[in-house]
Amino acid sequence: MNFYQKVYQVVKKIPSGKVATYGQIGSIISSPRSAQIVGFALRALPENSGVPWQRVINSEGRISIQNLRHRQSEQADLLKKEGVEVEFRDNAYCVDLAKYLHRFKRFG
DNA sequence: AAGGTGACTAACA
DNA sequence: ATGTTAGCCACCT
Repeated sequence: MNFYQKVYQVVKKIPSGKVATYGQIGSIISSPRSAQIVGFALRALPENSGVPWQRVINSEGRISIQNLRHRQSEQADLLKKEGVEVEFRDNAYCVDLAKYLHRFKRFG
């Protein structure tokens, strides 16, 4: 199982209605400095992978997707559909991490 | 096989 | 507070 596969495994564990950060995912798979690699893994995801990539946001609680295939507004809509409050502020979509960050068993 | 590329982050200025 | 920089490291040439 390569790094990307590990990332997908962890992302799949994020329950609907919750979010996680790139750095958090990296920490879970014992690679706390590879947050950016986590982003690569999600970018490499095919269209209908079954991996809830929309639940992964950056450490500031903002949506940082920069993929031509999807837009930030699309990720925001998906999260709203799952019950996550997303607020558009300062030209970016924001989520309250204190409220919606998922706590993994091995993290926090 | 060596170097470039970033859906990141924390540290600076 | 806001913008920039330098580490970061699995993948892809």
